[in-house]
Amino acid sequence: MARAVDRDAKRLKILEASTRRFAQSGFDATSMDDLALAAGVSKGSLYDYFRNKEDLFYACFEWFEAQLLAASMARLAEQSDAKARLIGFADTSVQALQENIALYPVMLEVWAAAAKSGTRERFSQAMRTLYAQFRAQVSTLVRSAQASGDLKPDVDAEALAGMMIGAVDGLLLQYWLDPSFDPRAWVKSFMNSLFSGIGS
Amino acid sequence: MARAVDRDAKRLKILEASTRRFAQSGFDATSMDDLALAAGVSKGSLYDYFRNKEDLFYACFEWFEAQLLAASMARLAEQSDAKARLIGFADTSVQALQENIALYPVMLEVWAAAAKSGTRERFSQAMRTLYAQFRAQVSTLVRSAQASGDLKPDVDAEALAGMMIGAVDGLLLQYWLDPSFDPRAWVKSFMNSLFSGIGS
Amino acid sequence: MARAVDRDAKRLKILEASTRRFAQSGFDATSMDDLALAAGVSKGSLYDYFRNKEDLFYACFEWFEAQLLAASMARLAEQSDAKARLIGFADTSVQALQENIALYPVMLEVWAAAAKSGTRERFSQAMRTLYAQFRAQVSTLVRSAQASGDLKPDVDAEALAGMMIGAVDGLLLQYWLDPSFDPRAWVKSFMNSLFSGIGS
Amino acid sequence: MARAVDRDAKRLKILEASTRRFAQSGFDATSMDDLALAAGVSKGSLYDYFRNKEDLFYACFEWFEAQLLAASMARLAEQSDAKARLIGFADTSVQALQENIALYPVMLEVWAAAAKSGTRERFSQAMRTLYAQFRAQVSTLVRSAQASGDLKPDVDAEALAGMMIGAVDGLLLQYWLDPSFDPRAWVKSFMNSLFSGIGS
DNA sequence: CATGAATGAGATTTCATTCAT
DNA sequence: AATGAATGAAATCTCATTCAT
Repeated sequence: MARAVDRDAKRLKILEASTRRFAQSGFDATSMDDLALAAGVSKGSLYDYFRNKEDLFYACFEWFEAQLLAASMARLAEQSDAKARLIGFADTSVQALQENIALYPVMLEVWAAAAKSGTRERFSQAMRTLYAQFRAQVSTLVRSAQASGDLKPDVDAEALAGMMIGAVDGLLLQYWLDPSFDPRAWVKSFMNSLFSGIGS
Repeated sequence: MARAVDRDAKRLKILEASTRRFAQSGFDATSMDDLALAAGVSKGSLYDYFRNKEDLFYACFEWFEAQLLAASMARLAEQSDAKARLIGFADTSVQALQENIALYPVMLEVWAAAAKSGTRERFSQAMRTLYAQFRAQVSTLVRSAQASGDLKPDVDAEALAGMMIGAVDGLLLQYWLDPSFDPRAWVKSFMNSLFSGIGS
Repeated sequence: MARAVDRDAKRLKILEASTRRFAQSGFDATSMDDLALAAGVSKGSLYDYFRNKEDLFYACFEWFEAQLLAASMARLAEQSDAKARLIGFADTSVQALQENIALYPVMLEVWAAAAKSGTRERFSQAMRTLYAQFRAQVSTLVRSAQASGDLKPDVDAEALAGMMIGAVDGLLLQYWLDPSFDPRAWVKSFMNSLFSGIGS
Repeated sequence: MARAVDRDAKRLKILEASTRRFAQSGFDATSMDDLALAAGVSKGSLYDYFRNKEDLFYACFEWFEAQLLAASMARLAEQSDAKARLIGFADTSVQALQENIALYPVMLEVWAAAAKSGTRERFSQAMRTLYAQFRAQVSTLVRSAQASGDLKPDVDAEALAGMMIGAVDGLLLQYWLDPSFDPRAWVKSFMNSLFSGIGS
């Protein structure tokens, strides 16, 4: 037997360190040397666990995304009434990202990667799928709330889902740029407005 | 005089071509050679008009942003009632970007640049200012509508402005990823919901 | 005892697989990983049987050469007249290599290794010895044929031996490059011409 | 206008230096740094003149080959009687290579490259063409000599051409390995034997 | 003014070899 | 005796920037 290693543990160590470094300096400005140093492994090991730099970055994204997703989705299933579940979803999404705000730039890098010619397909596909999943979850919730009479029947569920998710996304960007305001308060206030209407 | 006009025209030619190339391949994957070729000028000329690659990119962003801004803000000042002006703002913003969707990736690159350690200060500052301007415009509009009784007085104007702008931003990202849906329809539907409330 | 047999068998397994891989991709483009995989042993085992990559390659060459040599020399010793033995030597040399044409590139790699600064001494020495042996064998045969009156006495035995061996060598290279022609037919035709003269 | 350079002169400077280095250390053991240093240009310039290392090596081969070819072919056309022309061809080929023996290893490297998986197609094609050209020249000469009655009519012209070329090739390899003998003397002696026959 | 040849630091990636298990 | 994880030196190639012409 060769050196016995917990491959999963080592992989995770690389992933955590790399995500941190990618978030700090971006994909291109972070070298494999940086990553190896930050993870406390040799450059060669990086290639033992990930085929190349892009794959490593993609894995960082997947890892980070999985954590956020789990948190965001949790509340959707947990509460009973539709209003609470929708508000809970928005609030938890914001909260989850707020707690990991230092890693948020990874998402910005992923968006950029989805635009870059070399990496377009892979990353835009991943994002497309991610948003589609979110919209499906939220719009399903909206429709069932309409069925049970909790939400107005003439509301376009797809549009509402897309806009709600977009609002949370856009809010986080603003918060990341300027952490002086309280995004969860904004979400709560906004969701209440949305339910009762802002028109007098 | 004629010289100055020539310089401006050449600068604009560089700017347009560069914005297109940056949008196609991203900042790092676009070389100065690419840009010179695309603009039909020599590499040396690029440095005649812009101090370095980052400056050129920043100028592209400023140029693109100015175009969008002009379109987006236009309706805010239009003479009409608060509801129409708010909806008009959202709609025009979406429309402006939709018409220039090929250049949208430049915004994604700017967000990424705002996160990268080397370029953070400059780009995050620019974005921060941009969003603050938008929020100020919208929240002012909201408050005056509240004063005139068109909007409920207990709505948090800052939160509403931030969330509305975020929603438009987030929607565009989704649309860029998947151009199969109609973002302006979503915006209209959503804004109506927001005014009248979605709760039954 | 059994152990020793095992070791020899394993060594041979490594040698066969490595020769095949070296022939396919060349010395530099074949990694120790490739070789271990192809031989069905671990990378560590390779170093158990051979000091390093160069030693392993040299052993492959020796092994391959020994096989060819045995076949080529066989006929030289056969009981028959000088003409038949010379033709037989040329024919068998060609035949032996033709049967192992897939491994022929190993010889090309050896020639290249004999030129490279790092490996020059060892490989050029080996080739020098090999050709000297061949020439000695053939020229001895020529001289004895001259003594017995089968060959003209004024022929330079060394030159004839060198050229004959060179001709076979050069022919094989051409055949390897373009397997569409019949090298044994060429050899036979040529040897006959050589004996009876091509001048009218 | 940018720096005015004689591109052809610089290209040739790179070619000469590179051929020398490739001959000394082989393709793989010669780094682009080595080549730049030897040619007295920067590494970047190498890529200005040649797309990559393989292209540079191929160009070295072409350049070296062109020189040899010119010398070898010259005599084929120059002499009047067939015997003199055939002998002259063989002699000049040997002489040309003997004068450039320090660069001869480049040919060995090319043969190896023709076997290596990555570069096989390109280099084996080049060699195949080269040998086919040589054979065509020589066999044409042989056939015309047969027509004019200078050579026996029953000699297989193709086989004779292939073997003669092979003999020169193989001789040079032996000479390169062991420069203690006189290859031109061997060629002359051998060609005479070939014309008059070695059988008594 | 404009050009584009030249530079060389620095990027990603490979791989022979070692050695803990 | 056998394994294969780990290492890090060294390779090829790119590209922002400069500056002679």
